[in-house]
Amino acid sequence: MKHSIMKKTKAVSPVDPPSLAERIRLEMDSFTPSEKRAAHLLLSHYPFAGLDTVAEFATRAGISAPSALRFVTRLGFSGFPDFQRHLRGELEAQLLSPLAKAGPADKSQSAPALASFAEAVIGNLRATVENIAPAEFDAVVALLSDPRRHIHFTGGRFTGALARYAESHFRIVRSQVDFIEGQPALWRDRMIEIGKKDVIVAFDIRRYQEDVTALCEAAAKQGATIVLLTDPWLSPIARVARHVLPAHIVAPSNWDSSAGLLLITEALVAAVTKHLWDTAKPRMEAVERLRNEKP
Amino acid sequence: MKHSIMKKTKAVSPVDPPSLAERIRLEMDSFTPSEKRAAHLLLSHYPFAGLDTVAEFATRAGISAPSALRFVTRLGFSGFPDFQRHLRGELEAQLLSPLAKAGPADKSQSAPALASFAEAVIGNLRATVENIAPAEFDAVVALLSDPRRHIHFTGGRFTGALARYAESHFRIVRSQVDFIEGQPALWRDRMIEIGKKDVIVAFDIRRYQEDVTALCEAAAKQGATIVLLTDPWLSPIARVARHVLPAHIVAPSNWDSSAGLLLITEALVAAVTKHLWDTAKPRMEAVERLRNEKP
DNA sequence: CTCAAGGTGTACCAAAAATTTCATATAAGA
DNA sequence: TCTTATATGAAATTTTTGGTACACCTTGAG
Repeated sequence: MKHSIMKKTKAVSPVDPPSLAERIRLEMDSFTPSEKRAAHLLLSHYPFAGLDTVAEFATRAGISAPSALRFVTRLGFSGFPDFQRHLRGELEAQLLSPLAKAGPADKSQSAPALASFAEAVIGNLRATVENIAPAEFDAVVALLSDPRRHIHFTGGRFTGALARYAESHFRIVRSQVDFIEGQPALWRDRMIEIGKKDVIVAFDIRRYQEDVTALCEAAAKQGATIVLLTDPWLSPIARVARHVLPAHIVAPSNWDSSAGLLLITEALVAAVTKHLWDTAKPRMEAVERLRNEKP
Repeated sequence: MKHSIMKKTKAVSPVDPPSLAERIRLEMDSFTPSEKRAAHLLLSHYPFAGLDTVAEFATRAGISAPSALRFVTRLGFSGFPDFQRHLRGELEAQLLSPLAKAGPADKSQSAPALASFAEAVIGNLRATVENIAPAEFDAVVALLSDPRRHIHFTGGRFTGALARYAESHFRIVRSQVDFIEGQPALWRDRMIEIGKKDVIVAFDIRRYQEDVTALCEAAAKQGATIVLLTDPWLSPIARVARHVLPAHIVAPSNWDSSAGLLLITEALVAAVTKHLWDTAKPRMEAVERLRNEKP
C-alpha cells in the first residue's frame, strides 16, 4: 500500500495517472499541521517546490527539515530523493506528451537547412494523411494481416530501399514475406509462382520505373492483388492496383522526399503487428532468441 | 526573502528564448569530445537528464564525473547545483507560461491509426531537428561534399535499408560512394583499403548491432572518419564517431520509427547536392541519359 | 492540575554528492 | 619525431544533504 505509487515510473497508461497532487488534496485533512504546511507549499508551486533540498523546502514551508521528511515518508516514499524522482517523472511525462511545443518564432531566421527541410517534410506528412481514406488504409492492413496471403515487396531504384525496409519488418511479424528485385531478369521465372493468393506491395514514385510497372502488370494478370504506394500523380501501376496509397513527396531539394512513404509503411507495420499480435509476439521473441545465441 | 528562489533564475525579459539548450547547440563545435557527449545527452532529454546527480549524468553520457563538472562550468555555472537550479527555473517558466495548455482531453482514441501515428512521427521530427546542432549538420555536409573523400554507408538489419537509400542518392550526386554490408565476413577484407581519406556513415539504433559497431571501430582504427546516425541513447559507435546525429524514434508501435533518420538523410542529400551542384548537375544529367537509352 | 500521547524542532551523525588533485592519455604543434 | 598543450578519469577530499535520536512543547482527557 505504502509505496504503490512509485512503481509507475514508465507505465505510460493511456489514462492520465493519478497525480500525486491529487492524492495530497484528498488526504489533506488527515495531515498534521506541519504536514499541511508542507502540502500547501507543494501544491501551490507544484511540483517545483519539491525539487529543492529538504532544508530549502522545509524553510519555505515554515517547518523543520525532519517534519518535511516525515511528510514525504507519510506519502509512501522511502526518502526525499525517492520523492523527487517521482516528481521529476511526473513532470517529464507531462511535458513530453504535448511535445508539439516547438519553440516559437525567432529560430526560423537562423533556421539552417535541416529545420526548413523538416518543416516541408512535416507538411508532406500532414497532406499525406489527409489524402488517404481511413477505409483504404484499413483494407490494406486487413490484406497484409491475412496469414494465407503471400506478400512480396518491390520498388524502384530509390524506393527499393523502402520496400526492403518494409520487408525486414514484416518478415519478423509474419511468414510468407519476401522481396523482389526490380530487374525483369530477376523475377521473370518467379512469376510462374504468383497467383490469386499473392499480394504485391509496390513502391513507385515519379520517374516511374518501367520494370516495376511490368512486374506489377504481369503479377496482376496472374491474379495477384496489387497494393501501390506512390506519389499524388500516381504511377501507371495504379491502373492494375487494388489499393493505392499516395504520399506527398515535394521537398526543397533537387530530390523528392520519401518520408510520406515511410510514414505509411511504418503505420502499416504497426497496425499489422497489433492485428496479428497473438502470432507476431511469439515470432518476435523467437527472432530475438535466435539473434542472441551468438556462436 | 523566503521565496527568493523561485524568481532568481528568470531574467524577466519579455522574450524568453535564450534557452540554455539553444546556447549549447550554438557552441556545440567548440566543445571537447567529452563535452559533446554531455551536450548530446542533455539535449536529447532536455532538461531532465540534467536533473539527476552528476554521477548519474556522467554515467549516462558515458563520461566521468569531473568531465561533466567541467561541462557545466564551461557553460558558465558555478557548479552542478547552480546548473540544476537554472534548469529547474527554465522548466518552471516554460511550464507556467502556456498555462493549463496540455488539455488532458486527448482525441487520440477516436483518431484513425494512420493519423495518430503521423502525429507521433511529426513530433519525432520536430524533436530531432531541435536536438541537432546546425554546426554539426553543416560539418557533415562539408565532409560529404569533399570529392577527395570516399564515402561508405552501412547500417543494421532495419537501418541498412536507410543506408541503401542514402547510398543510392549520393551515388548519383558524386563519385566514390558505396555500401558496406553489415556482416563482418563481407567487409573484413575490404578493411585494408580503408584509411584517413574514408568516411563511414553508419546508421544504428537501439538493439545496436555488434557487427556494425565492430565495422566502425575497425575503420576508426584505420583512421577513417565516422559519421553516426543513431537514436538519442547513442549507439556505442558514438565513442569512435567524429559526428553524431541523433533522431527521436519512439512511436506508438511495437517498432521504432526511422522517420527522423530518413529526414536527416534526405536533408543531407539535399544540402550536399546543392553544395556540389556544379559537378552534380552534369552527373545527374548523364545518369538520366544513360537510363533513357534503353536497348 | 496532572498526565499521557502525539507533534515538532534542535543537534548531531552518516551517507552521498560535488569538487579538487594529480597522474595519464591524447592530440596539436614545431 | 619530439614537445607542448590539452583533455580525461581514478581517487582522495571537502561540502552538502538526508536522515535520526531525543528532548521539548502542546493539547486534551481525566
